[in-house]
Amino acid sequence: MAKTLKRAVQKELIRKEAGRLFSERGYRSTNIKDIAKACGFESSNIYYYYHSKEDVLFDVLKDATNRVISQVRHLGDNEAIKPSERLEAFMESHVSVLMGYDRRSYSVLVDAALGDLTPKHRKAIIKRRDTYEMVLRKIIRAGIESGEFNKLNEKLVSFAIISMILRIRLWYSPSGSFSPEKISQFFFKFVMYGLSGGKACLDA
Amino acid sequence: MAKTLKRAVQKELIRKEAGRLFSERGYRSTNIKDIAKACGFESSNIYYYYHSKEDVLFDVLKDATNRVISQVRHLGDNEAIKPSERLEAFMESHVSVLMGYDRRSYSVLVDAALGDLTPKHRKAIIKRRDTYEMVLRKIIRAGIESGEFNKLNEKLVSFAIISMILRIRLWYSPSGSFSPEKISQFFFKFVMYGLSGGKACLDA
Amino acid sequence: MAKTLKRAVQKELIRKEAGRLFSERGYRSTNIKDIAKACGFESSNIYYYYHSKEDVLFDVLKDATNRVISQVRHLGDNEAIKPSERLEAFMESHVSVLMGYDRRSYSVLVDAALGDLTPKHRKAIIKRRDTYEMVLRKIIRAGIESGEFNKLNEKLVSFAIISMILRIRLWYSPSGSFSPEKISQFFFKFVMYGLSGGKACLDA
Amino acid sequence: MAKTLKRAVQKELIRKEAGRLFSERGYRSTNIKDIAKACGFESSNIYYYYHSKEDVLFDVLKDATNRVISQVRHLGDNEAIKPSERLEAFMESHVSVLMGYDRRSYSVLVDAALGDLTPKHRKAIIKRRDTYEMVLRKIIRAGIESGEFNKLNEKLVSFAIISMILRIRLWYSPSGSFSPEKISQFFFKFVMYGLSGGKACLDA
DNA sequence: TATGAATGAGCATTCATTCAT
DNA sequence: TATGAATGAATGCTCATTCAT
Repeated sequence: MAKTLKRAVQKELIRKEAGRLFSERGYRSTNIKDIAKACGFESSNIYYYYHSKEDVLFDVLKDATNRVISQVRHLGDNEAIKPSERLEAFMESHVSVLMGYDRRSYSVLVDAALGDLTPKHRKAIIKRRDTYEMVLRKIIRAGIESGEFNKLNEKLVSFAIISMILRIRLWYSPSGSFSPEKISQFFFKFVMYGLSGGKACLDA
Repeated sequence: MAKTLKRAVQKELIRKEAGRLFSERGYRSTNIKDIAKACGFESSNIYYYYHSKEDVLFDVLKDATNRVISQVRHLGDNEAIKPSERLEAFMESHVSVLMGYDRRSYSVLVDAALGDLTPKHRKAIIKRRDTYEMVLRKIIRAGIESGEFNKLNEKLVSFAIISMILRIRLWYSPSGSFSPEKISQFFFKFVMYGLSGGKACLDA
Repeated sequence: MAKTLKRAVQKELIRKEAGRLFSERGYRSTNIKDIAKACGFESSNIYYYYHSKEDVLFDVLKDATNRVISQVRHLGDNEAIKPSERLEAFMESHVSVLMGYDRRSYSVLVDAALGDLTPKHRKAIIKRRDTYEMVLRKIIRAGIESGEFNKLNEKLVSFAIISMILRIRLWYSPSGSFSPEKISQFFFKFVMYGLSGGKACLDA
Repeated sequence: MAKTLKRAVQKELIRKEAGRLFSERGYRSTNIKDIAKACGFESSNIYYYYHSKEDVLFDVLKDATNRVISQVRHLGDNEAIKPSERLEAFMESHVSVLMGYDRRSYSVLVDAALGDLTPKHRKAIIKRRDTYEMVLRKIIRAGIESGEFNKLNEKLVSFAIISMILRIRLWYSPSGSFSPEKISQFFFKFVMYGLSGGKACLDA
């Protein structure tokens, strides 16, 4: 059991450092030596825990997607809460995850690294990504059905919302003038009312 | 003259093929041999036209940004047209450029490849990107001043709009059910009225 | 400890083989594969020990200059011995080093390879070369001051002596009719009395 | 005839520039493009005049050795002049040639570039070098026979004299404090009387 | 006589991966 | 569990050389 524990701890360490490096520099520009150095050991030791570099990437993405999904899953079907409030929670969760602990590893997942995965692994990650997007679509659909939202193509809308949030990491700096909460609130309102929609002017 | 022409034609060819490959596989995953093969000659011949692989990337990005900017520049200050109409034109131009000839090379520009440029080159491309974004901000500002748009942070709004359009390339397929025009119209309305803004329900 | 030892042994091996090849063919004409093959391993393994080919060259020159200097340093200021005797010892040491173990690597140092070093590295080697030449100049100066030598420009004389010895490697063959000792004795007398100086005729 | 003239002029130009570059950077570090650029035309044009880069080197060395030999040949057998005076003339000629017009191209010849020649070409250049050295040996021998010089090994002495002069190029600068004449006079006296030989003290 | 274009061999260097210890 | 050493494939780039014009 001590053995298993150590193994889990070390893999967690590798995931964390690899995730950070992958998202900072990209998968191709990060080498195994860098990851190992960040972990405090030699590169050959990585292979005691993972079969290959791609295997590390897969584990990083799998772990990140799992966390992200578990945070929002409950929002999909919770009919006790109004769709708009669920949307707000979803967006806040998404933004805070991107800015917080997993910010770096999760952001990789999105677009860039998929092409570096084995077909099998790619499939698995895309499935998770779809699961995640499906939660948002459900919320949108519920809003449309309840009349709270206009009748819009839910696929395109979901896509637009996720796109706009994902790219935040390109300019967000923790020391800047916007807090994650402010950012997610701003985007939520913008998504709700657009540039010229009714109530937006009241709250801006 | 024929000589200069050939050189220009070949560089154009390299730009085109390199741009395509860079955006399909990423800069790091594309090698010079692939580019050359796509052009129909040997890899060493690339160096007759460019100093380095990075130099090819820079030329691809420079060319793409130049085209894109020239398409929208006139929209920034044209006070004869209503801001919302200017915004619609801007978005349509942006979408069509992403879907059309330069779709692949331009999309590279945005996020991924900047880190692979020389500091000097990166600066030059970022300057162009800023020029482009500034056009959108001007339009937003004009709309706010004219009262057509709500009072929103123009920086965040511009960013959101560009983000949502850029990521279209991830799922857009020319053979799919949406034409570029439909897509840009959809996004324009979404940007104008959001999920629940007033007039959106009438047109959806 | 065994680990550190192996590394030191391998670097010594590389220095030896690289030094030999550099002086036989020149730095530019020697490639990393040749060095590695001479060492009995693959070329990529060189980079486990050195950053670059230039780094190997620098280490070769640094090591050779260090040995050479340590052999003659004590002659510079030893006032217990007559300058002419110190000169004889200096020349013998110089010749034997050129003919002996380090013959090949040291001879590189002198003129040819400096231009292939990094400015920083070049500076370091030139500094060592100057240290070496300074020993000779001190001997010459002492001889002039003691009246044993004629009043001659010590810089030019030192230079002439070193030049004449360095080029020995071009024709010297261990199987030839001259032993290193004979050669150094001959040159010493020639340096002392020239073609027609007084006592030379007695000993020739 | 005009054609032949142009050809000769162009080859002379190539020899001059190639010789300069070879001796400044070494044969391996000089590329055909550099030579062509220095000549004012494109690299492919070199091949209209020479078969290969090695062929250019050979022509440079052949031309330089021819000039040098023709300058000193008459000194070998001229019994009307005292050996010491012939030696002085030889050394002055050698120094002035190294410092003067051909300084650069000739200096290449000496040691470095031989290894880059075809065996056949190398043989031809070595033959010329030997011819040149033979002149000096004849002078030495004559001096010994006439009793003007001490009985010394003429081969080693010739070699020493040439070595000392050849390396002058490493530190000589036209703007320095020594003129070529001064240098050759200094070395001549040093060669004649050494550090402590009789008459040297009178003239130094 | 000169040039632009293209080629192919070679080279330094990187890097994921393996393996004995 | 961890490391030092070694490998082999890949890659960007250089450069002498060729050839059609």
